[in-house]
Amino acid sequence: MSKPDRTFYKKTSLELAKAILGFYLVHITPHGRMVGKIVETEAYMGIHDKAAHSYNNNRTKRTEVMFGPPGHAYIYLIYGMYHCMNIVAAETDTPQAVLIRALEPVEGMESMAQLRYKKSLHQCSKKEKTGLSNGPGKLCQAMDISRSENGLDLVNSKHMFLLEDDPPDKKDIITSTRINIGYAEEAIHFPYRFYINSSPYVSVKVNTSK
DNA sequence: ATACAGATCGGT
DNA sequence: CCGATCTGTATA
Repeated sequence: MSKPDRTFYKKTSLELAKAILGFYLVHITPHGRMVGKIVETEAYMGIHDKAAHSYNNNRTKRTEVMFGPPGHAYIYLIYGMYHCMNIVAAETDTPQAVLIRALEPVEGMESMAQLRYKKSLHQCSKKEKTGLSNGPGKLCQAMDISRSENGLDLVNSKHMFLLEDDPPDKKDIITSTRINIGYAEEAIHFPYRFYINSSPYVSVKVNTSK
């Protein structure tokens, strides 16, 4: 398995969001090496997307990374207590990003359990195990990702990067609207969320009945 | 200087 | 459904 290079990230956030499904996110920390498979993403399409932090070319200290080159991490604090991790897409001055919404734990689950619940994995209920990383705030807590990693270059960093893997079966990928963007008017309805349907680690699944 | 809302989560 | 909790951002 190999690390994607810079050109891999130089695509629209919509394309990148689909392309990284099934890839691995690796973070090497003092707690050990932790790896999760990316099973859910959302695209934030930049200056015309009312759900995006960079909507209307909103360039501030917080959103600055998105205006830079692709392949860097955009990490912000939400609701005063959780972090969300994004990967910057597209080219410089095109502020698009992909939010990582859920991971399937692959390696370092013992450390993840400690960071999430302050207890060891074998004392976790089944629900707690799937709850390790099935949401954007949860996965940052489990993988020890915070604003100290903001701006980090996933192409060159030895500590945090992606590893590419075979794409999932196309039939297994569901497209839906994004979560918790009720303020975004028409953008509420944009089909910018993607997930691997067979994964039990997806945060919210679409109601397929009815 | 102040006000206010938020790309979430966990418990009722 | 509701509250936690605090920063980033806008407004004045």
